[in-house]
Amino acid sequence: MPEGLEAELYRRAAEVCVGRVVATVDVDPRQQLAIPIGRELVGSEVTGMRRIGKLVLVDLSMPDGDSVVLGLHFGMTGRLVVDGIAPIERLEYSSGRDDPAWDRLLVGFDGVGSMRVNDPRRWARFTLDPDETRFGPDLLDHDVATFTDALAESLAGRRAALKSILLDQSIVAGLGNMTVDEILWQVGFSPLAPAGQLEREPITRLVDAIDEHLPAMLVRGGSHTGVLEPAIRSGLPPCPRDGVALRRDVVGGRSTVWCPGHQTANGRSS
DNA sequence: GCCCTTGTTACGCC
DNA sequence: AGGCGTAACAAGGG
Repeated sequence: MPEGLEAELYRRAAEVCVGRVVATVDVDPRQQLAIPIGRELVGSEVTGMRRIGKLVLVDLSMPDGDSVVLGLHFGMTGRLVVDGIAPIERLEYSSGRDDPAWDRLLVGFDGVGSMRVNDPRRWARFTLDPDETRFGPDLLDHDVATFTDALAESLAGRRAALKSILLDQSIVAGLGNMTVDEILWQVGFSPLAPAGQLEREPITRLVDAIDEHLPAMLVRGGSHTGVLEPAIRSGLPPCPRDGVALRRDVVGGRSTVWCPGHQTANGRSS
């Protein structure tokens, strides 16, 4: 499903739209929180394509010179299709079909080209000038030292499960259920460990794991291209690292797969 | 026809 | 007050 990695793949695909002028905007009328995006965007020029966490931000310059930002959040099953090409063909947990009836936002450009969000379950959300300050450091785009400091500050004193904290977009923007499970498996921390228990050195190892594995998964095509997710395609096999039976628990209200053998409270085997 | 899937948010409890 | 856990919600697929 679209986590930060997928949003980055969408953003890159949508960059070809920079410089184009919006000719038509159609929004699913049943879009919840439907905002009056539409006519007033017609005539605006796309000046940038940014991303914060799971949110893709389309910078628009209006004919009168005003700027507006269109925020695209893809929910669990939203796919971006640019000029008829989907950067991610088959989304985990979603249908592989591209039914025009599922188009929730369709932007046509002057001359040629289009950008649309196709979402069977209607969980995608579109906003104008979304609050960009509510996010923590981005999962991919951050300075290592600053990120480590911010994470240490965010985790300090927290008693909630490490996984719950890492899923909080105001702490790290863009991590989702799959990427958190993968990172914790890679670095060897229990998802259930109280977050505040991590000391400085384990936090630096967590940051190292994020910086090593997420860019690699991005290159491979997204949040399902780690070790853990492919391994659990059919049931719960032994842990690919140490052969201990993987567990499935609910942590932070989310289905969580982890290895009680090598994932411990401080990342050190006992 | 029930139950699964996830990100976000609302809400009650401590 | 605010951290924390839980549940509700979107809706199609199995």
